[in-house]
Amino acid sequence: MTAAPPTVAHDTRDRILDAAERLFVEHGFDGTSMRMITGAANANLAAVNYHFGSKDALVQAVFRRRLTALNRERLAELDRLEADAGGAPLKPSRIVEAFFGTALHMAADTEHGGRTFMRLLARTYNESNAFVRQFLAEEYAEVTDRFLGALFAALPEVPRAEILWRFHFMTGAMAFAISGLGGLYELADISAADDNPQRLLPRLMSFLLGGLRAPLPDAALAGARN
Amino acid sequence: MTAAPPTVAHDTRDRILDAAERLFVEHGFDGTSMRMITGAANANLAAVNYHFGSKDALVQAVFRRRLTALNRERLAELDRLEADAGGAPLKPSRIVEAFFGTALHMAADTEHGGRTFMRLLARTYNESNAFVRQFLAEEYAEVTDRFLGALFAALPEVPRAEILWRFHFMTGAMAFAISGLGGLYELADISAADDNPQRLLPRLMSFLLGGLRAPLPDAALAGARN
DNA sequence: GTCTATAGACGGATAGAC
DNA sequence: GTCTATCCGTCTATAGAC
Repeated sequence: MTAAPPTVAHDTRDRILDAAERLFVEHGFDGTSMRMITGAANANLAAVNYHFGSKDALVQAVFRRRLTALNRERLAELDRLEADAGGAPLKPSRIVEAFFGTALHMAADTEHGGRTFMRLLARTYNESNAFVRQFLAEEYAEVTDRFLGALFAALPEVPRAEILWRFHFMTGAMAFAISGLGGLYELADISAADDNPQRLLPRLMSFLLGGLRAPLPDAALAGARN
Repeated sequence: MTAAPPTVAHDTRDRILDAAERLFVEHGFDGTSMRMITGAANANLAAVNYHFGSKDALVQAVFRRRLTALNRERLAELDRLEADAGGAPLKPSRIVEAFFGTALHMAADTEHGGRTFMRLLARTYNESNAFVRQFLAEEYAEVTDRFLGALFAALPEVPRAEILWRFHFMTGAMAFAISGLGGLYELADISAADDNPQRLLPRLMSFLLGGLRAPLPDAALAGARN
């Protein structure tokens, strides 16, 4: 089901990263042994420690390889939006597209392993493994800061707590969008699946914007402080 | 951070279930050993195998203990809605409330461990551990079938594929709602958190309904077949 | 039902030859 | 850089005394 990268990397280091990425999606971090990884990568057991130092360091390397680029792209998109606007507040829909669109764009790339990685990322969002959480929080700090700030500025009349929660809800919807429909619907009588990845982005985007623009709950209006 | 049930269960079996539930949330299934569980439960290492047979069976018991009741409540709510409507199509908002409201209601219960369990469930949604997935798919089969059917009937003009995806997106938003704001926002400069659990349900509900009612993406209208 | 002790498999990591 | 061999810790599960 999970497609491996079509071209096998020549470099041992890259083969290990590819294999680890794929196996982590399927079995989680703790469920994937170094023997499984090196076996799938056609590498020696000792190669992981030689190239990365430890299993934990390998996990970090798997994330860093793609996450840094993704977040840089997100920030670049936001920079471009802000430059085009020239000081005026941005359209919320553009902000949402810049954040979630880039992620889904990477998730649509089955050729270079982007899809596998984004499934791993979606899975990891919910895991609370101590050091992975810490690591992701650091990798995301600037991005969440910038994007939340942009949303606060774009929606000055909406309480910040509401924006924060809706951003969180949107992230959850995106995570499930990337994970795909498999799993809980397997046994349900569903023939209308249609998991064409081309359609996923517009599907998700209209849902997210509908949620973001929804009327505020009464309590939020009553208790608004900022 | 994670509150233990205030009253310690007398029964060894229940103490094991409580401890396992809590530790699974924090460390995942593979990251939680039977020694950790029995240690936290003040029980002997051999007690898990005596009472449940195996670790896998314990995992299933943890889910079954609460999930069966949750899904029964969901189906009862849907039955009630359908009885009240007397054959007429239901309001989508009522269907959404019956499914997601019950879950959040259980998640708000910090007294009897409901909150801990729902966090575990939210975390597990994204995990693809083979036998847990299979088990959950079976537990959910009837519920997803009934609720999706109700939504299809309530929104006959919307392509079924769109409804299915939006239900999936809503589930993702709910999972993140239950997981809370911790994690990725820890390092962001956020003082506007406000994680009052009383406000979570209306917050999530207006977001979900906004997403469900959002205009359909163009591709869905063009390619609509049912 | 509860306990100790242990079997037997597997985990990550490393030393040292090539 | 790659490999074999191995250390040592932890895992689940179970046998058998109480």
